[in-house]
Amino acid sequence: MLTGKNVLIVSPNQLQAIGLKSILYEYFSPKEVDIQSEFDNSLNKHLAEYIFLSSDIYLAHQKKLQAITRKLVILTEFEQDEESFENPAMLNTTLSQTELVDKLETIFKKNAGKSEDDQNEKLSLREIEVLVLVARGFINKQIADKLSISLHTVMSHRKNITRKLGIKTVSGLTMYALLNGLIQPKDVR
Amino acid sequence: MLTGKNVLIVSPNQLQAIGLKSILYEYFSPKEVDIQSEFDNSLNKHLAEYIFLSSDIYLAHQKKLQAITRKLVILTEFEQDEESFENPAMLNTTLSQTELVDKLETIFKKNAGKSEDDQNEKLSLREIEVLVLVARGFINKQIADKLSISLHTVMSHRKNITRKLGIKTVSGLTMYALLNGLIQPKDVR
DNA sequence: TGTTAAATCACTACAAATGGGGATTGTGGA
DNA sequence: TCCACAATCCCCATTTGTAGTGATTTAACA
Repeated sequence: MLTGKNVLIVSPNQLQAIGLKSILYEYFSPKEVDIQSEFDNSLNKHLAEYIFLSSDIYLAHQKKLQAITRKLVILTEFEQDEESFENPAMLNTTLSQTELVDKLETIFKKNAGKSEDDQNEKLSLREIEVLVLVARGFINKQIADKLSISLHTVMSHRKNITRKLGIKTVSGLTMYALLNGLIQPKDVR
Repeated sequence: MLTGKNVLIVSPNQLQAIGLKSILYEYFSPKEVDIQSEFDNSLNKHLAEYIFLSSDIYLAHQKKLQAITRKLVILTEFEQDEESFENPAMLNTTLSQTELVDKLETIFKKNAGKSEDDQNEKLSLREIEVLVLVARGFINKQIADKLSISLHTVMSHRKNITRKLGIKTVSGLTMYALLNGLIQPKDVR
C-alpha cells in the first residue's frame, strides 16, 4: 500500500514512533520510515509522502505545516468523528493493533482513491505549493520570491494548474484549495 | 475586556474548565461563561463570541470548526511558537496564573483590534453586489455588463470595497464572501 | 435647505496576469 | 537505454487590475 513511498514520523514519544514504524513495515511495505523527535524546518525538504505527527507538534506548528503538501496523519488519543477524517487524517493511538491497521488502510485508500478520482491529471507537488500560495492571495512575484524561483516558472506552474484543473479564476482556485483542505480561511490574505 | 460578551468553554477536563472560568470572571468581567464537556452541534447556536476548546476536541472536530466565525482559543499543554499565535489562538495550560492572564489579555486585545477594523464602514448594497460577483470569479468587464454599468463604476466600487474591508486580494474577498454567507462554493467559476 | 452618502462615470500611469510560443535539465520508470 | 515528466527558465503581445485624483447626479435626512 505504501510501496516505494517514504514516511516520516515526528513525535517526541519514541515508543509510539517505534511502534508505528514497526506496524507500517509489517503491513504496508513502505520504502523507508524515518523518525524525528522534534519538529524542525528540514521537514520541508524531507521526501516523505506521508508525515505522521503527534497532536502537540501539529498544534504548535500548524502555521508552518499548512504549506506542506504531503499527506499528514495526526496521532491523537482522542476519539474523533468520522467526518473529520481526511486531511489531516487522524489516528487514535489508543486503538488495538488490528484497529490501527484497519484505520491506516482506510487512510491510505482514501488518499490513493482521491488522487485518481478528482483529477484526470494530477498536480505535481510543486504545482500544489504554487496553488496554495495563489489561493492564499499572493501574487506571482511574491510566490516566486517565497519559493526562490523565477517569475517565469511560477507562471509556467500556474498555466499547468489552470489547464489540469480547468479552473481559470483566482476565486475558483481559492475555493478548490479550500474544499480540498489545502488551505483554511485564516490562511488567506 | 470581555464586558457584555459570552464565552463558551468546551473541555472534557472539568477542573481545567472551572479554573479558566474563574480566571475569566476575576480578570475579564465577561457576561456569562458556559462550560460543555463534549463537543456537539449546538455549538453553532451558542451566542458565545469566544470559544475555548481543549486541543483534542479541536483536533477531532477541526473540519466543522472551520466554518465557525467565532474566536477560538485552543487549550494545549505544549509550548507553541509565537508565529502560530493567532486564529486559532493557543493558550498553554501549564503556565502560571499571572502568565495565563497576560496571555489572555494579548489574545483579547488582538481580536478587539481586529473586530473594530472590520466594523468600521459597512458596504453599500451595490458594493455587496459587486463583491459577490468578484468572489464568484467574474472579471470587472463581465461585472460591468451584468450590472449594466460602466467599467469605471465597477472599479470605483472595488476600490471602495477593498478600502472598507481592508482586503486587497481576490482570494481574500472570496473567503470573506464565503464566510459571510454571500456566496456558496458552487457559485464560483 | 444644506449636508451627506451612494452611485455613476472619467483620465492617467503603472503593475500584474494571461495565453501563446518555446528551451533546458534531471530523475525515474518501462 | 529511451521516454515521459517535473521543474526550471525565457520572450512576446495583449488583457486586466490597481492607485490616485477627480466630477456629476440623486436621494435621504436632520
